[in-house]
Amino acid sequence: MRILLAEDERSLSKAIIHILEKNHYSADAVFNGKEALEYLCSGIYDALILDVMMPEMDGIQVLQQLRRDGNDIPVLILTAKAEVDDKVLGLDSGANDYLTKPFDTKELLARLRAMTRKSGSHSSTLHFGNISLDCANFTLSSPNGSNRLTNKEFQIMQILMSNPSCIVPTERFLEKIWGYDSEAEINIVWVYISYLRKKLNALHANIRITATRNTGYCLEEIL
Amino acid sequence: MRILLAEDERSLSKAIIHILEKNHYSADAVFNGKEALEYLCSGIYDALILDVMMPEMDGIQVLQQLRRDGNDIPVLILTAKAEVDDKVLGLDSGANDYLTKPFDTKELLARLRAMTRKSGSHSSTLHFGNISLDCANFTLSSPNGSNRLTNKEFQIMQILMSNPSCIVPTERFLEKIWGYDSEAEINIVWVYISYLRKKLNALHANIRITATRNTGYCLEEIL
DNA sequence: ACGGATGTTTACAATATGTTTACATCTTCC
DNA sequence: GGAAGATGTAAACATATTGTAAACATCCGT
Repeated sequence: MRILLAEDERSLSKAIIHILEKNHYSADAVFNGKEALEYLCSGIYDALILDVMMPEMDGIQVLQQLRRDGNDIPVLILTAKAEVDDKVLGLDSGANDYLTKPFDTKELLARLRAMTRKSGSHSSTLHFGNISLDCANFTLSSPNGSNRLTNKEFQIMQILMSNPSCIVPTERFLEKIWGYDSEAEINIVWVYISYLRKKLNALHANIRITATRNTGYCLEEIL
Repeated sequence: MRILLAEDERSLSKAIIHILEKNHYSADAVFNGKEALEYLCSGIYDALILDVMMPEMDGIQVLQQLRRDGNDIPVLILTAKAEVDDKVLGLDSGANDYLTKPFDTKELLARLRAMTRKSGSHSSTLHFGNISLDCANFTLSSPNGSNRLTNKEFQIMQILMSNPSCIVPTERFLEKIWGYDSEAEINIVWVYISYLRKKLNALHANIRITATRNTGYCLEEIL
């Protein structure tokens, strides 16, 4: 679960990041509204914690822009102001929840969990061709058997099966799975694609992963 | 199984928490209605025991708010009033059960079990493979014998047997059993899984607990 | 057809993760 | 107050997952 924190006050930001990581979230920090929007368009975040008072672009503006773009990521507004008006404005602008400083760590975590529970635990089964991917069990199955995937294998397969017959840019895998600022080489995606192909073969899948040079990978049916 | 108790009378609250923990539940106490709603939004509780007479916000108001929010957590109303009117109001507001003080410990536990067992099931015993878990006696049995589990062992096994063949995230055990503000290391889950495996072996179980790295544990049948 | 760029696959080593045991501490029950 | 049991910590051990590197294959422009 990857959280983006937009908070301009460095010391508070550092403290929150620390809390989040201690509680098993992956978290990135940005320090103004513009940066926040840039980071968010990567699409890799599961929730946004957003300070209202920020330079460049305030939190409410960020939120309004986000929702205008059709992005429905859960947003938790964070602010020193306790006034009702702000609360109303925040929620009306499309925030999912609202927390006033100073806040209790426990409450922050509880609200985060509540926000992300709906979208996060949305475990289901994806189907394509004679293959299905059980997202609760990380298991790939066909009429010929099943195979439990490792974490990275699963994440790649999930992205592919969510976008069947679409070319997914290789970069997208890196961003989504390894994170925006990870050191990982592009090579690693190739390696995992290779692992997946091997497993698909073993299951006599009638789908395959094809590469498009200089672009990305695509899951397609074999006819 | 994690219970939230909302009861403003400290000594009674302490007594009930003690009873619950002694009976292999994990429990948190809050002392007014507002706190109760805040804690509940974390979504980690399996049942709520709710006193009617409380400061800030009384039990009936809490219950009505909960149901308005679409939360269908089982609620046991607790009150000194024995009048029929209150009983009707409580049940009409969406309570699952009703208990008048002073109450019998055994009855409280029985009602809790009835509320929290899987819908449709008539007994408080979970079955999977050749193993059954008696949730009233905390006993694990197979055709080859039986074994009383300790508090933590029982709670882990209960979660696993309620979700057979599903991967339960290791974090989930921590959240549910130790609480999300606990200092406990993830390590502790590993240790108890190890204890359970030993006991399952001793019973010649045809089920086993498998680990999925980076994810969680799964109870599966050995074929 | 050649050479460089891109992709594929395998082998391997490092690491994070999980397993088990032993032990210290704390509680409970006579 | 002592014995038995429950709990959590730490350390030694085991191993799957991960990423790197290197050898091999294929594509593409010239």
